[in-house]
Amino acid sequence: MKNSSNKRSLVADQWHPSSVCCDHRAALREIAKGQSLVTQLRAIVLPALHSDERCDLAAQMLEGILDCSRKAVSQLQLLLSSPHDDDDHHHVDDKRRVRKIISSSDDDDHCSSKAAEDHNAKPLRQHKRRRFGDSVSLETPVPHYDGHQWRKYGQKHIKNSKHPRSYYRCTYRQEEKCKATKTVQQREDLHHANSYNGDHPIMYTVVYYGQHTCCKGPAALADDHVVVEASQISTDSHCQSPSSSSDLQAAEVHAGNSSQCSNISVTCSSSVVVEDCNKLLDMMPAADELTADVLLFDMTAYAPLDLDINWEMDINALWV
DNA sequence: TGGATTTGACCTTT
DNA sequence: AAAGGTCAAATCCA
Repeated sequence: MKNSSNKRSLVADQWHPSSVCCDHRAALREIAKGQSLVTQLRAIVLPALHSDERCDLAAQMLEGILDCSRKAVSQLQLLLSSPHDDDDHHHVDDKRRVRKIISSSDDDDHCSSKAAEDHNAKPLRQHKRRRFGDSVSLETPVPHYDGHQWRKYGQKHIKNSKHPRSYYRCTYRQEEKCKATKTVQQREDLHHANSYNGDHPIMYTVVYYGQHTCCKGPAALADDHVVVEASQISTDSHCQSPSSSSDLQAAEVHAGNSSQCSNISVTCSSSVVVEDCNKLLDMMPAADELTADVLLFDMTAYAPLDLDINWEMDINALWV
């Protein structure tokens, strides 16, 4: 408690002399987490409801909750926006901000002037180093449980790291020009992770870059049909085995088995459409297995929704 | 057969 | 030059 209060005062000093401002940001973060939880809940509950009427009602209620929180966020952002707007991005490195402006302008052009000069060049590749300023970093045992569909496009071994880093982009990158990406890497040390009386779940560091601009987010999925991955039931004949050759996802299966949680991932890169709601319920862990820690992990497994806020944890949680 | 994943090469940044 | 991010051909799989 003492540490947290010290940290809070430090942050207040950095951002704004007013601690009230800082509290608003904390409130924004909490609301964003709440939105994530509701989105998660919706993805689980809606397919379990057979009745269309109940399903519609539940969908409306959940959407109402999300709407309320969105309005709350708007109000808080109004309070935060005035005289010190330029302080909002203080934690983003200035050089990176400049690059962001430059690179974002040619994101859609696909061709830099350098490439234009090279008439014999192969089709230009876009290789841009990521910007931490745009990122949200989370630690979770369920790295794919974030309500969006991702397609893996690369994997790299990272220096001084046992586990490779996997690169994902939004499945709807092309059709909807959604530029959201994320990286997933298994953590090596669990000493800082929460534990269940010493039984450590495998933790992953997930870093989200950019925001989803596609219309196939959690809401759309819940309204349409819910896509669910059940990593623990990968042997089920109805289910597509989650990428047998991916050590990352194999590790995820392991995580699901070892931690009594994370049995269900929604809208993962390897997914299966659940047509039988009872089956989905069978896949779910018993309620009494959901410990507080599990809830905490699942909560933080979500990227924030489309909130135009800067998460303080971006910088603090970045793990190199 | 088409979509998803793997993986080595290529490119950018530091 | 090394490290990290992305591309795209090869491969896998339902």
